[in-house]
Amino acid sequence: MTTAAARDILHNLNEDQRRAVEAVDGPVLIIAGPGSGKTRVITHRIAYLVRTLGVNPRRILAVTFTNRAAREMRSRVEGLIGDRAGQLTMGTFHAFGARILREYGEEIHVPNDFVIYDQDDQTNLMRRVVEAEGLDPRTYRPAALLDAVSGAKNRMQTVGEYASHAGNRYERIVASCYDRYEQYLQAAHAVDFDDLLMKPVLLLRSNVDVRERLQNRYDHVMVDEWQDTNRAQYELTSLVAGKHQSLCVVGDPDQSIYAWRHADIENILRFERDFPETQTIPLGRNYRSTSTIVDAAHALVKENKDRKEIELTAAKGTGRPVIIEPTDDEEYEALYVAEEIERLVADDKMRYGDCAIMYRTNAQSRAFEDSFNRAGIRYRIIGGLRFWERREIRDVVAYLRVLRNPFDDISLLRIVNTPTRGIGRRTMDILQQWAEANNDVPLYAAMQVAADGQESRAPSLPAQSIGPVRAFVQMMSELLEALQGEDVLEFFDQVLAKTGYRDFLEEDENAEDRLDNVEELRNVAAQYQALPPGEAFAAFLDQVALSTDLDAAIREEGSGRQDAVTLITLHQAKGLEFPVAFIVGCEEELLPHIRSVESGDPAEMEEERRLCYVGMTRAMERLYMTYALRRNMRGQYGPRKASRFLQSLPDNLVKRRMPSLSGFYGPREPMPEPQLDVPKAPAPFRPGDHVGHARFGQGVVVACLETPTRDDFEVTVAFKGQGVKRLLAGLAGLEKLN
DNA sequence: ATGGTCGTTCTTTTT
DNA sequence: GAACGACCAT
Ligand SMILES: Nc1ncnc2c1ncn2[C@@H]1O[C@H](COP(=O)(O)OP(=O)(O)OP(=O)(O)O)[C@@H](O)[C@H]1O
Repeated sequence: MTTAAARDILHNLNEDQRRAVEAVDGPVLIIAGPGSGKTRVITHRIAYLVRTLGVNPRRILAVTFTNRAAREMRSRVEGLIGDRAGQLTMGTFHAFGARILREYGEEIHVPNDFVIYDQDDQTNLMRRVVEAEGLDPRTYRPAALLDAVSGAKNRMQTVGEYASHAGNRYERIVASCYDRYEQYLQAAHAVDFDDLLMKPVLLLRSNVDVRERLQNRYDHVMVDEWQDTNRAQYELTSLVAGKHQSLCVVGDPDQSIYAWRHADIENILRFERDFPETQTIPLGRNYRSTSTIVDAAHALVKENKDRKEIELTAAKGTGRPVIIEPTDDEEYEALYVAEEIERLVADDKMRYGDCAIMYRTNAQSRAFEDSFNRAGIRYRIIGGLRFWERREIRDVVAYLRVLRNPFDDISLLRIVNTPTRGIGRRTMDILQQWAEANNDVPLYAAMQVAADGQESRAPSLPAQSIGPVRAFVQMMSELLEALQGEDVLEFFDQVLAKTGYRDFLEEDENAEDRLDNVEELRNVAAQYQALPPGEAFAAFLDQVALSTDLDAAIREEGSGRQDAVTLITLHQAKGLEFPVAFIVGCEEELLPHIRSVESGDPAEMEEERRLCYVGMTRAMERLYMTYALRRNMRGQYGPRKASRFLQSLPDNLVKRRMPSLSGFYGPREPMPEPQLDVPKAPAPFRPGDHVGHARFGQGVVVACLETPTRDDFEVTVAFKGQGVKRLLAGLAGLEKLN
């Protein structure tokens, strides 16, 4: 490797960053604030290892928090080392765990045809557990039990260990649900998301052979977002990196926002304790944001009691003040943002793609979608109703899963009567009971026996059900036969046709969208055509389970990035950056979320504050924080209060617009109807314009909105000494002043 | 027994 | 605004 290349790699780094990149021999811990180049250190460290030290990229493991981050990192590294970036092992802990289980799972009795159960499958399974345990699902909510079980797994507690620590009645109940839940998973040849971490750790703990193989495969290990790892992830990391100890983890305790998912901030201290050789390297310069943004964010986060100060100074200048903008309701909030974006694009040379809208809950995106559609602004939503969460996708995937793994009762129950084919609740109950009484065989086996009807102790179904069951079993076995010979795509099409699912979708009122989605899924399947059919299916189904952002993956690989505004939750925005950021819904009981307010747990409130901090520090140049004075929450309008977090921001760094109560006490005004095809007339006034009026004198335009009929503009003007008035531009005779 | 409809309830964040 | 449970018509 040329020395020029080495200089290249180190050239774009400051002294501390360079030190972190070059310290490749022992464990390195980088604790530093936002925008200080932690991720950059990882990418450059990889490049340095490969280009300067000649390390084989296959021997490098880099773990990121999301699939999105992994894709992003890979493309960054590609920019530094070229095609060989493709040989790196790069992905989430869960994806890495799944890989280990596919390869070595049988060593700990994970069957090689296992499927991965996601959130939804897990909840369904736990529902059945609760039912079987004879518990009331109202008192013992499946989601709560699942959370407890997930917590146990993330702390590496097996059923036995959890049970022996159970101190009260509730925990003993959790223990027995955990126990049964595990049995059901095993019977279904399934693992849940947490198993993807826990089982590989159990495997590596107990099996020296596999452990050494993995340790020898990866000479260098790097982990991003270390502050949000849990115990199982910690142990997985230390087991894999245990031999060479060329390990580099980076994180920021102020950006820890996943404690609710059992992330353990102690992992930072634990690292220094367990790896005594650790070099801890701080990075103190923020290259991302203006000093105003850095200081405002710091003013917020320093309110947290449970926190150590981290040095961080901005490399950039002051920039603009943070804009705090109250709006009437969520529709006006969205309208304000749309207009502000248009203004930034028109006047400040920003592009749509430079802008991001960040919110606490996915439900908030809707108002912005509507508003952007109306204004003709292109946008893309990250997360939200995820691709694989859509009903048609889950249904098709369930068919494929059952065909691959007939033990998968949860998927079978999902599709057995979709489309309806006369196999209802009662029939499945009978089959279920029969299956339990017969050695817990899978439901599908029970159906086969019932359809066959030969065996004397076959399940006794009502006469009208036997026909449908027989037809279903017949159809499935024909498909199973087809699975042997055909390639992935042919099989995919067969499934849609034979099960009648395609016809079923065509009846749907959203047929077009749904069929489109299925078509996209088919495109994903197409990527696996090159693999041998058996393997192709496993790989395809794994990807479906693991890439929670499949749609993003499709879009980014496909047509390339559009110049579009990004809509994203605060959680998902972690690690990203945008020239212009809007944090919307900065209201009490939304940010901080009502759950954290009501719990009264200071730790939860501090996590909400960190979440807001993460959001603020995504902004490079411009930061807006908006809130609504009232908001439609599940059908009802309620008054809202500005978030306490806004009060922490020093006045010299922000520009607060005072709440102007246009129509606040009156009935809610309808928003203009969407009229997509009508070009927008240029607004005669912009917010901020100075205007004169014959009777009210001079004033400043607050807002200028097209009327619902689109034939005039309603101008809201704050007049000196006269208060705020709303006038029709066509009638009021407003005069623009300079 | 099934399948559709209506009313009730609960509502974060994600791998 | 969705998702589940109860109820009713077939
Ligand atoms: N030495 C440097 N010189 C110039 N720009 C830099 C330097 N280091 C980092 N940057 C830039 O600063 C921005 C933030 O870097 P990076 O995303 O690596 O920070 P980070 O510490 O991972 O942030 P966060 O914790 O918020 O995710 C990026 O745009 C990066 O290109």
